[in-house]
Amino acid sequence: MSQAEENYLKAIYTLQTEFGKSLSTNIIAAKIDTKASSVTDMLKKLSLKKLVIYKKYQGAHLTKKGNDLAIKVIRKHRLWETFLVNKLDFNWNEVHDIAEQLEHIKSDVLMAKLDAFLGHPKQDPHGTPIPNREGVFPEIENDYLSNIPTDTLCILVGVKNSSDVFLNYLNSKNIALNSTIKVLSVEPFDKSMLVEINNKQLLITGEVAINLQVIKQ
Amino acid sequence: MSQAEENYLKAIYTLQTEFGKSLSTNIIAAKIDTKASSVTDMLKKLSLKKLVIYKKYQGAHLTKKGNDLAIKVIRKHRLWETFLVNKLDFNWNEVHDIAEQLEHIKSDVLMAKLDAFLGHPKQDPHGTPIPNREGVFPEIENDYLSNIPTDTLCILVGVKNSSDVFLNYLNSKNIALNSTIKVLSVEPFDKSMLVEINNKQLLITGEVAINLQVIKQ
DNA sequence: TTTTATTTTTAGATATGTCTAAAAATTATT
DNA sequence: AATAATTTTTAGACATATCTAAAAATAAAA
Ligand SMILES: [Mn+2]
Ligand SMILES: [Mn+2]
Ligand SMILES: [Mn+2]
Ligand SMILES: [Mn+2]
Repeated sequence: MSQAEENYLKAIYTLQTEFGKSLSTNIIAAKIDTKASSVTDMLKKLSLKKLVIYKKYQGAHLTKKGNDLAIKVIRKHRLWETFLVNKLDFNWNEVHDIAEQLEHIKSDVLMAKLDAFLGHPKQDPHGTPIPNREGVFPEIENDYLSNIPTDTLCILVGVKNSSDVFLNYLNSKNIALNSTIKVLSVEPFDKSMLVEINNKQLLITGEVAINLQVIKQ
Repeated sequence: MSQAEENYLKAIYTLQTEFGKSLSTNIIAAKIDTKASSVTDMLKKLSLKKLVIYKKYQGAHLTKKGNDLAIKVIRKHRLWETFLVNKLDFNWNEVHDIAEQLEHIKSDVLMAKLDAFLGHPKQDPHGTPIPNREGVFPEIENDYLSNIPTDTLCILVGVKNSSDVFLNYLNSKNIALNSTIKVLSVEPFDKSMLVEINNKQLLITGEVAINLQVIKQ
């Protein structure tokens, strides 16, 4: 498995959970930031290796084997991100690109030992679930701040959106993992919220609230 | 810098310290386990990038720039090996191949943080010196067991030879880093030694003794 | 249901890194 | 100094992964 092949499998996996079964070359190309013709070439190769089902002009989707491999790469990516934040003191918005490289290191023993070293984490630094060695994702209650009633104390355990622009917004407001959040009031008109974070009041939009994953205290 | 280029620079660096200035394509090919014709191609490319001085039929050697880059890759390799042994509980004979991959991860911040996390180690798990961020190798006293007088307690801090076959020999005799060693007697004829390691007597050849790096207690 | 627009695939090119076999240069031997 | 042996380079090929531009297929519009 080359790095390029692994990146394709990961992209197809992610797009499948978003758009369902069959993916067009254009959608994959957009995700990987390449050209549709390159995607066609790669889909032929992955098809020969029985990692995707691909028929001309009909799009592609992962086989069981391709799915398993994609999940394995995703597991590696998230374990490395966890290592970078929890052990090396990186900020949560600095780790994605490095993990994008580290996810391609080939050694099952390494990942087993890293997993143990990290204490078998169930979520990466963005709160996203980490599949176990068998490829099974842990069940994580998805409680979002937008659903929390007023005056309930809760703790930030993840973000639905882990884009750089959103993480930077959170950083600028000193909102971090494990921040304590209390909803003070909700504006019915647009679902914007007045919340208390780190003993300071802050107004956030509904769009922000639906992207903050929390657990009640 | 591609992985292939980095591996070439590292190989040329190591060979230079062993054989001096100018290296033949054959010697490099043997080190990297490739063909001389491939080496010729790569030397041309590295020469264009001003990383090596290369003249047809005259061999090659590193420029300052090439030397610095080689040392940087070596630093990464040894820091990762240290991480694998000290943090992930790998055995010292299991880490080389994984480090061979990890050394190509591109991120200066990552290496700075890993270095700090490991406590700025001066030696890798085989006792080999780790250059600092400026590429300077720490001075390490090279006392070998072969030079230690009888009845002197010392501690194993490194091996001159870190090949798999030697490390496996040491493992089989329960000789590990930080083992306490006392020379009981030396046979003048062949420099073989009777030593006490971990409260057990053991006969080792002179060849073994000159490969064990120790400090007196 | 034709025509038009869009998507997808093919054809051909480029870049990297490797190989084999033949040619050229260097080194060693008579 | 000429010949032989060895080393090194070149020529040409292959595999991977990407691109542009043209052709083919599909989807949308008239
Ligand atoms: Mn990520
Ligand atoms: Mn990647
Ligand atoms: Mn090593
Ligand atoms: Mn390497």
